[in-house]
Amino acid sequence: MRLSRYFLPTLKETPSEAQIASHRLMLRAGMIRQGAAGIYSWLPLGLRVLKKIEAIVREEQDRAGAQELLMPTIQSAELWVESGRYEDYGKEMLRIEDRHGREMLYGPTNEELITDIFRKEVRSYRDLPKMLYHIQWKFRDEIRPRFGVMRGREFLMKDAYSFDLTPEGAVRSYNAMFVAYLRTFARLGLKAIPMRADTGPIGGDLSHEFIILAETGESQVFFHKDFEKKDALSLNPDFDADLQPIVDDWTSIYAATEEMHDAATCGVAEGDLVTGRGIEVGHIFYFGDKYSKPMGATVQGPDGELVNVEMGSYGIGVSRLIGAIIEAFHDDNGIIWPESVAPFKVGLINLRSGDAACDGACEQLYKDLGAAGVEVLYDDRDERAGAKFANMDLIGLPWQVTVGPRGLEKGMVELKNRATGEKTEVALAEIVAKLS
RNA sequence: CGGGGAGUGGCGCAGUCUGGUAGCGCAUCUGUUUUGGGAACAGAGGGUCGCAGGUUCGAAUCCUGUCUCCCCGACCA
Repeated sequence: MRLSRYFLPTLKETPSEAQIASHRLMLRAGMIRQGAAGIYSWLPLGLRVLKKIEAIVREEQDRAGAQELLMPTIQSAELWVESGRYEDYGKEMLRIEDRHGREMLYGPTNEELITDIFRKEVRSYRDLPKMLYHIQWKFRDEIRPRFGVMRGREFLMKDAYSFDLTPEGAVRSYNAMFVAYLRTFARLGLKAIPMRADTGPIGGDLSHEFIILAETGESQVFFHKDFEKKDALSLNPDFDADLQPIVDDWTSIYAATEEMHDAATCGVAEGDLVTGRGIEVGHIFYFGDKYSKPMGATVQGPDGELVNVEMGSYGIGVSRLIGAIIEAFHDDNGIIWPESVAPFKVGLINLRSGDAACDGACEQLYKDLGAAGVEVLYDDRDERAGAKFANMDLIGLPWQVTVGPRGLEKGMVELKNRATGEKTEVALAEIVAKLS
């Protein structure tokens, strides 16, 4: 992409409403613009990151055996009356009336709808287990939206739902999602800590929150320092095998959110206990027949009896993750994207647009990198060097290739690592190979 | 929902107390000179001051109502 043609409205100054780093940087880097309180438009750069995260989430869901479908944003109130949550959910649910006076709502979650789909189609235990998910916009009318996309009212969420015949089977599904989440967050460059959590209005017996550490996090968290050594990226689980050992390995180390933590009973020595603030990026629940029972989602078991299916639900805040990643990876100059979610891998800076040698070298590099499958944002604008450097640091692409007259005389370009700040001289002829 | 703050060119803000018909920086456009960490000079365009009503010869400024946004707290898959 050529920056001269790209819709990338970056800001030198911080809009006054943005308080925390991720919100400020997302506005300044031209990723989002606010439409109303807690509601945002995603501009091209922001959307690219959102899509990258979505793709990783999708890959790991598929790998864990879940199947993607897509449910609508607008739902009928009837199902929610049936489950008993139409009244319970309160004002956080955006209620809508259509032209015929039917009660509708903008879905805050999808347990009811997926249960309805399931009960209409599945009759036999032979069809179980089933794990279905979608990645769809949700709306929750938060009392006080804040922190940009971290606590928006409209947000993109991956929500998965499992259906099993028995509690044991449900735990297997739960474990599969648990491990899939470990991998997902690790691939996003994040250290996520699973913590036993309160099940809240979803209800149920078993629940973990996945929390990444950041100073601006909304919840206080406590965990054993051994978590700092855990590495989920190296997990290569066989999802057909028993995953309980992996889950046990990760849950045997103490970690809890504020509501669940009790210093007296946690059993962690004071010197080993780490306290911090965290951002919840995922939450998984096993809740048995909480929805299948009132909604009559049954299958016929081996003995011919009708059984309410055992269910679980599993959420990842896809749009929130962008904010969380920026909270974890930024400095005074801007964002520092992990390579897996960077909107482009390389920023190509032409220090002297209009200079024949610089233009020629850049055009060739741009073409060659593109041919090598490397995503490049080429700053071909007629701007001064400082402006280009500052802008590139702000949007945080992992690699910057600087082409200027001085280096070109020697056949060299400069390669900068955004994360470390390290700059190296690389021969023009070698740069494509180095970045591919 | 309780408490607090703010709405003035695209962005950041001053002007409001002490009414007299809108200003600064950045950004934008044109030209010239520049060019390795957010250039300089010259010129130009762009707002009727959130909205509605009122007071007044005259309202960004005073009064009433209303909408929106932000912050703290409570709330929160």
